[in-house]
Amino acid sequence: MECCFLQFSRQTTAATALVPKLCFSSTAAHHCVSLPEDDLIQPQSIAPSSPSEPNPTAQLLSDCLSDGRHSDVITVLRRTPPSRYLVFYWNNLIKRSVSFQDHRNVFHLFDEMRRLQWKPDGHTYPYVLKACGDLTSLAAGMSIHALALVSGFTNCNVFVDNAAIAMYGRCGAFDKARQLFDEMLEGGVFDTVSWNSIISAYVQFGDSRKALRMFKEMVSRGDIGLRADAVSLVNILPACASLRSQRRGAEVHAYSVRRGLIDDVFVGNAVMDMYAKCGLIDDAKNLFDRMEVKDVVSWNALVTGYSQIGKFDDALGLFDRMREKNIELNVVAWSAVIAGYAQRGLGNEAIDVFKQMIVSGSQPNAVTLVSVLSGCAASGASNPGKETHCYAIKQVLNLEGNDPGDDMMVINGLIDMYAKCKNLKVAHALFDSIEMKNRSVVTWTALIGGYAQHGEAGDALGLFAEMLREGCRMMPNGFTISCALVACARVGALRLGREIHAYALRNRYGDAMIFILNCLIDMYVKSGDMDAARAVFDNMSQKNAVSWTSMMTGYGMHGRGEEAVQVFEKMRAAGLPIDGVTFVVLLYSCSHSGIVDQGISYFNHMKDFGVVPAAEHYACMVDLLGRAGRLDDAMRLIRDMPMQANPIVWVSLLSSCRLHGNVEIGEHAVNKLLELKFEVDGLYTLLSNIYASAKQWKDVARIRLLMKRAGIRKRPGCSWVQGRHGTATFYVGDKTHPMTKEIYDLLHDLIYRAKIMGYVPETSFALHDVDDEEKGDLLVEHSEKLALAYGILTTTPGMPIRIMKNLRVCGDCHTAISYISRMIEHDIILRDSSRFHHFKNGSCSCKGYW
DNA sequence: TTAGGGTTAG
Repeated sequence: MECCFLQFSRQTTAATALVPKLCFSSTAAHHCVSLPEDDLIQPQSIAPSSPSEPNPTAQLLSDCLSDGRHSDVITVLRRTPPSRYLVFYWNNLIKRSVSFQDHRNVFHLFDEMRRLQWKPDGHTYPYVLKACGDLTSLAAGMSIHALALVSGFTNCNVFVDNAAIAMYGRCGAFDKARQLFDEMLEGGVFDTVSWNSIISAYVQFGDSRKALRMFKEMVSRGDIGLRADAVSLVNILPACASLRSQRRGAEVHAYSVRRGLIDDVFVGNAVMDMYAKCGLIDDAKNLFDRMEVKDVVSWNALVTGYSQIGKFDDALGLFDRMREKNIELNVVAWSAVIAGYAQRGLGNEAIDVFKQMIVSGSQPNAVTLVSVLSGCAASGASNPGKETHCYAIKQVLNLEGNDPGDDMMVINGLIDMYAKCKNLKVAHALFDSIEMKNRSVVTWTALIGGYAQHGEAGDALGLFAEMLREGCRMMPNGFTISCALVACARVGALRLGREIHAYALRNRYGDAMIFILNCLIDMYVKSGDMDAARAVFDNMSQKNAVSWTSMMTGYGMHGRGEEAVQVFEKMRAAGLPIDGVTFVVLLYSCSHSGIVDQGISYFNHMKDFGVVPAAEHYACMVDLLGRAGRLDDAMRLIRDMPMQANPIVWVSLLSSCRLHGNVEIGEHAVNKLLELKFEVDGLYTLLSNIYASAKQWKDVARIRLLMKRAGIRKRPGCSWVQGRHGTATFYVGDKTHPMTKEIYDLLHDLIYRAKIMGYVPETSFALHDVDDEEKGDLLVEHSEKLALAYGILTTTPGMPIRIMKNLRVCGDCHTAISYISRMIEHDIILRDSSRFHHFKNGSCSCKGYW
């Protein structure tokens, strides 16, 4: 199997349960527990066992410690009878393991001292609790805290209680943290660290407002000797940043100046970061310039700040200055620059910087890889993506001590990269290799989004349904809903789209709602329900340029060009940003409704909006002129293009040639496409259509032979329709449906009646060099006609029949369906690969522009 | 106690 080497056998490192048997992994250290400094004082000086005679064991242990002979310390302790004066040495070893993030050893030592009947003291518990917090193991933390309580360390030992608050905060047991804090306040035994711990818990919990209220209360309690310290400020500043509250952030800055804490490089960095995140990059830069002591974090914070507000050139300039000044370029600086490129879709540049980073000897980590992968995904760079995957397996993933969350992010980045590079097989294999419980909403969404964009939309919707079946364990978020709607839009799954619409309204998605509503407009537009699209648009409390452009696309696709132009004019009047995409949609709308002169005028005035016409705008214009039969003007425009005409331009010209039966220009376009080595699906079919329209049967045969020799097969036409019993799909001449007999009988009857009304089969579309009567029969079997007959048989009278086709609708089918629309009580809404056709009472909304 | 990262729309 192609992707065997990608099958991961992942061992989850979860902190499972109770002390003493734990399965460990380390996490980055973020804690605000302060540990008793006096633990460093030799025990003899606290309470010598016998002040006049030095304790020889203590002396031995002290010597071992100062010589760094830690294993000897353990050996001695094991042979020494428990003594409360010598617990210091156990604590020292435990403290050392905590600082090295060696949690396994922390618990091992703690268990061992207890097994040997030593009594942990008020210094032991804070360290062990900190280890539990680092592990975010609530079960372990609660056991240790319970042990501390039964051993008498409660509400009387501020160190133990502070450590327990921090531990509960880090483990997400927020209520427990708060309860303990309140008990400390009631008992009057607390200090600055207690407040810092609970505030930090609020910040970690994401409740910035409560954190700020607590901080305010803390600084107002100077009467009881309470004062905020540097740690308090560094804790609270990210909360200001996350609320984007410049005012509160500036207040904290002012407080830090008043208290003389701003010269602390940690505080300075945090203030700078706050300003950058609040969008006040100049204030951040001013502070940076004034800071007498800067460290690598200061530089990195500014590089990141510039990168994230779009001033990426400034970020790069600063990065170069770091290089010149020989400031350590650590993994954060490199990753920030790589992410900056990736976010701008500059994947190759991101990959280059990643290579430089490796050469420089700086060790990439999970964050770096996620950034590089995002760059590879953005530019569809599949080979560098695979190389990064190999690098990840060899150097980053599944290492001892890795945060499993970080590893998962890399895997999610890999899934996204493979999906965006259209390699859905590998993306899915990676997805399958992750245990269900380890898949996050991002994992699901990355794959669903991949299928929705580059794979089978049906697979995307199948996965979405599977995710919903997972129940409350796996709730889709705004991203997931958007991806599912993209998939619905692709296949015109109106019924499911409506259900997702209802689902989105039932579940509040907050800020993501504008995204979802825009996707809904697009879904309704592409499923042929313009009224529903308009209703969503009208009811939006907030609209952005995408909402307006989506409506415009809708009107354009449905042949309502005048309304599309009106939307554009309203957008313009409302001062919404008009960009290249807006113009593509506007010109497309004009083209599909035959609004030629106004379209040309808009094209000529694009520069007034600050938009430089790109190749895709020229393609729209070629389409517009070509559809209107002005093929020579289209050719002139291509000749005068300031850039090389890309394949889309030539395909537009070719389509117009088919419409107007122009063999000469059509051949020219095909030659240009072949020169560009462009493998357009249906290129030869289009050319043979042109020959067929001109009745040049020899050329038709020549092309057919050419296709046969080259092994090119015409993509089969396929139509689908949502009947009462679900979606039915039909191919040309399809006789597999259980209702085949009824479908063909009805179709023959309709064609017979249409002929009486004046319908003459347009046999050139049959593309077979057979006599006309036989061709007429072949036309009957086209997939769109079969889908229509099925639609009539299974749709309630009066209800519209919605048909989708993967290719452009055939000209004969278009005529036949127009006639049929006079005989039946349904509106017929047909979506082909190019636009919508609304058939009613014998005419079509496209007015011949298709 | 500070800096970096993954999934969505025209």
